[in-house]
Amino acid sequence: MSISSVTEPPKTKRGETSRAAIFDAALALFLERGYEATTMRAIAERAGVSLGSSYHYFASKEHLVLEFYWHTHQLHVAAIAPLLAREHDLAARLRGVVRAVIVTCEPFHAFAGAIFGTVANPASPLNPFGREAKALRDEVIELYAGVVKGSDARLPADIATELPTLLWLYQMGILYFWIFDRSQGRLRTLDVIDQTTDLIVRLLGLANLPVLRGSRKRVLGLVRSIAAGA
Amino acid sequence: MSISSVTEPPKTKRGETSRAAIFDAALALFLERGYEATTMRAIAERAGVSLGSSYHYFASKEHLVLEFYWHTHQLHVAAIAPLLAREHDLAARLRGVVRAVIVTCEPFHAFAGAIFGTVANPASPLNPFGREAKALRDEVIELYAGVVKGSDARLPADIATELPTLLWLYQMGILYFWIFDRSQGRLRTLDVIDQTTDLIVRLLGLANLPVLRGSRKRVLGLVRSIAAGA
DNA sequence: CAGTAAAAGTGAACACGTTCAACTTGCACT
DNA sequence: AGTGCAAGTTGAACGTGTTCACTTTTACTG
Repeated sequence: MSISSVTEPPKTKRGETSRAAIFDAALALFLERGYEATTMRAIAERAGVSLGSSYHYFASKEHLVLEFYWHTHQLHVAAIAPLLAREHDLAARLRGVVRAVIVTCEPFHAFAGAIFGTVANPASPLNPFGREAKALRDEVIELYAGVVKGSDARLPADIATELPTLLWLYQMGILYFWIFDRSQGRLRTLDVIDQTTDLIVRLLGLANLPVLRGSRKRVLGLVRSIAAGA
Repeated sequence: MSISSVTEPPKTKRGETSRAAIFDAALALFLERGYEATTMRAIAERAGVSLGSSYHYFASKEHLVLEFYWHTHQLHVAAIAPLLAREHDLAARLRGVVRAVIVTCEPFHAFAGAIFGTVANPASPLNPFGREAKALRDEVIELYAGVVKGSDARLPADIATELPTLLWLYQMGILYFWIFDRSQGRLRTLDVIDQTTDLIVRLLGLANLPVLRGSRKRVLGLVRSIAAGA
C-alpha cells in the first residue's frame, strides 16, 4: 500500500500532526458546509494552525481534494478486501467493487459535485489524467487489474491488457452519474451499476465472435492509442 | 435559429452594444492571455464599461464561457451547412460534422482546457447537463438528429430515438480528448474521429444481429433511463 | 413637454485563495 | 552546552470574482 502523499510528506512528528489536523479539519468542514463554503481560513482555524501553515502542507485547496480522493480510495480498498478474497465470478466481483465505490462515497455525496468539478478541470495538473494524480490513477487501475486477474474469467490477452484502464474510466463514469443521482437511497445508480457490469461481462464474452472480431481489434487499437497519449 | 442569450437579453440598442463589447473583449483577452489570466476588470476596461456593467449582462465569468459556447456552436453550424446539404452517407456526415467541431474550435485550443473545466463542474448550473445549458444542449442534440435524419441510413426506431443524444455525448468526449491532444495539427484527434465514427456506423449496422439483440435492448433501456434522469 | 419607471451604468467594498519574507522550533553534530 | 540548518510557523498583503446601494440614461405615457 503506497503512502498517500500529495505534496512532500512531513519530516517530523510535529509536521505529521499538523498535516493530519489540517486534513481532518477540512474533511469535517466539507461535510458540514460543503466545499465552496469552506474557507482555507476556517480550515486553519479548526486545525489550530495558521493560514500559512495550511499551505505548507497542501499547495492549494485543490490539493486537499486530491488527498480526499486518497482517503476514499483507502476506504474503498478496505471495504472490498473480503469480497475479492471470496468471490471469483467476474461479474460479481465487478458489481461488488463498483457498488462499494458509491457506498464508500455516499457520506460525501452532498459536496461530491463541487469536488469532482474542481479536480476534473483539464487545465489543472490534478485532473484525473494529469501528472499529480498519476499515483492514484495507477493504483486504481492496478486495483481493477486485480479484480480481473483474481476472477475465473478467461480473457484474450489483448483485452486483459487494456481492460483495467477501461474499468477505471468506467468507474469515473459511474461516479459522475452518481453525483447527479437524486433518487432515494441512490437506487438509480445501483441499478445502472448492476446493468452495466452485466453488460460489460456479456460483451467480453461476445468479443470472440467472428462478426465482432474486426471491431474488437479496432476498439483495442483505439484504446491503446488514446491511453498512450495521456 | 435561436437567440444565444445566457442571461436576460438587453432591451435597448445601447444595451446590445455594451453586451457585445463585453463579450468581444472577453474573447479577445482569452485568446491573448488565456482564461484564468483574464480578469473581469480587464474585460470591462477593454469593453469600455465599468466592472459593474459586466455583471449586468453576464452574471459571472462562467456565463461568459457559456456565451462562448454559443459562439462556437454558431460557427460550427455555419461550417457544416454545405456538407449536410451535399452528403448523405451517414459515416461521411458524422465524420465531417465532428471534424468541423474541432476545426472550428482550433483557434481556442490554448484556453479550451480552462474553459471546459470551469463549465464541466457538476455543481454549476452551467454544466452540460444542467439547467442553464439546456437550450444549447437541446440545439446540439437537434443538430445530430438532423445529421442522422438527413442520411440514407435506415435505423431501427429505438436506436434513431436515442442516437442524437449519444452523439452529443460522443462529441463531448472527442472535445475532451482534443483538449489533451498536443500532436501536430491535432492529427491524433482527427484520427480518433475517423476511427470512432467508422466504428459507430459499423456497430449500428451490427445492432440487428441476433447475438446483439439482447445487449442492444439493454443498452437502449439504460440510455433512456439515464437520459430521463438528467 | 414633463414625468416616471425601467434599463443601464458605476465604483467602492467584501470575502476569498494564495504568496511571501520573516520568525521560531527542534534535531544532529561537535 | 553550543552551533547550524532544515523544518515548521506566522499573519499581513495582494489580486481576484462578486455584490450592492446608488446615479444616470432611455423610452414611453398622459
